[in-house]
Amino acid sequence: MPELPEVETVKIGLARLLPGRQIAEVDFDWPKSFPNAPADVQKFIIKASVTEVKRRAKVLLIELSSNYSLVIHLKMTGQLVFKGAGERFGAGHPNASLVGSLPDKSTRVTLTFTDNSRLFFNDQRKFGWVRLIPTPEVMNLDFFKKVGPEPLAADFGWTDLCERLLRRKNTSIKAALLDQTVVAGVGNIYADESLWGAKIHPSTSVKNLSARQFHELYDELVYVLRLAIEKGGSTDRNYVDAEGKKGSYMSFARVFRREGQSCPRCGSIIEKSRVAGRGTHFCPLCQPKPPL
DNA sequence: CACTTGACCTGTCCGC
DNA sequence: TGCGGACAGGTCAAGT
Repeated sequence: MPELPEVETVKIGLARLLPGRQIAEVDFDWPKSFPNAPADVQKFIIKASVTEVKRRAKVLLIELSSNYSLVIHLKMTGQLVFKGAGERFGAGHPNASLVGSLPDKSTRVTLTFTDNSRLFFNDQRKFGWVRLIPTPEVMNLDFFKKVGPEPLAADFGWTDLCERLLRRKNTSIKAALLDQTVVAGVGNIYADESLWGAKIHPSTSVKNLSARQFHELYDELVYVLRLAIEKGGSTDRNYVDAEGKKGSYMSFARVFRREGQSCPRCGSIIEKSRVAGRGTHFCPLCQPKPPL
């Protein structure tokens, strides 16, 4: 479930914790989680130091002094959790919330630094990965060549969102928002939340939206993404930040996972259906179903 | 080309 | 209580 706000929260944590640390050792137990040649790992990771941590779309970039980067996608259940030397996240620790003692059975990759601190890549469902790529070539990866602009960038306005969504004019607005080539970083949670804010039914065809609706959708999308970053992201079940802490946006969510509860705007009962192959939450009164 | 569906995985939850 | 199956959802490959 990590979407833009969750990955941004992890990035903020790692950017504070990692730069300057030198890697001593790498371990992994699932090759698909770490699809890199052993010789490259030996040459470009071991003894390299972290220089910078960045995010683009839902992808984390850990830049190394070797001029290589660790490119990390958390997909649905990935976590990146840092532990200082000797630090534990077991019961009683102030950060104990979801993460217990590490490594655990979901730990796929472990970076051990020369000061004995560690970075754990945990991934229950094994969809995520950590790839080693030469830093100058990272943005040449197919994903980065196709991915859309950052929605929170200063130069990204509502007309830009409108123009890009209209490239998918024959599909539903929900499918278009989830399309990473339209705009980067939006997933199921913030798609549903922003559509509720803009009072647009998720299955509305993009071509039937008015300029006013595009403008409201832009405002709501930016609002929920910023609020979620401020709240440390959404923890539904798995997500934690770089220190193992949960995010609190879910307690602010207005439709996501609130089916059967009342709409905070009009009191109607929130419904859940399937749009664009995803569980989709909406208010039947505030977000009226579009004509077929 | 535009768009939709299935595969990748494991843990949880629901009904029988 | 145990067990099978549906479900969770980011992305890419394959299908319509």
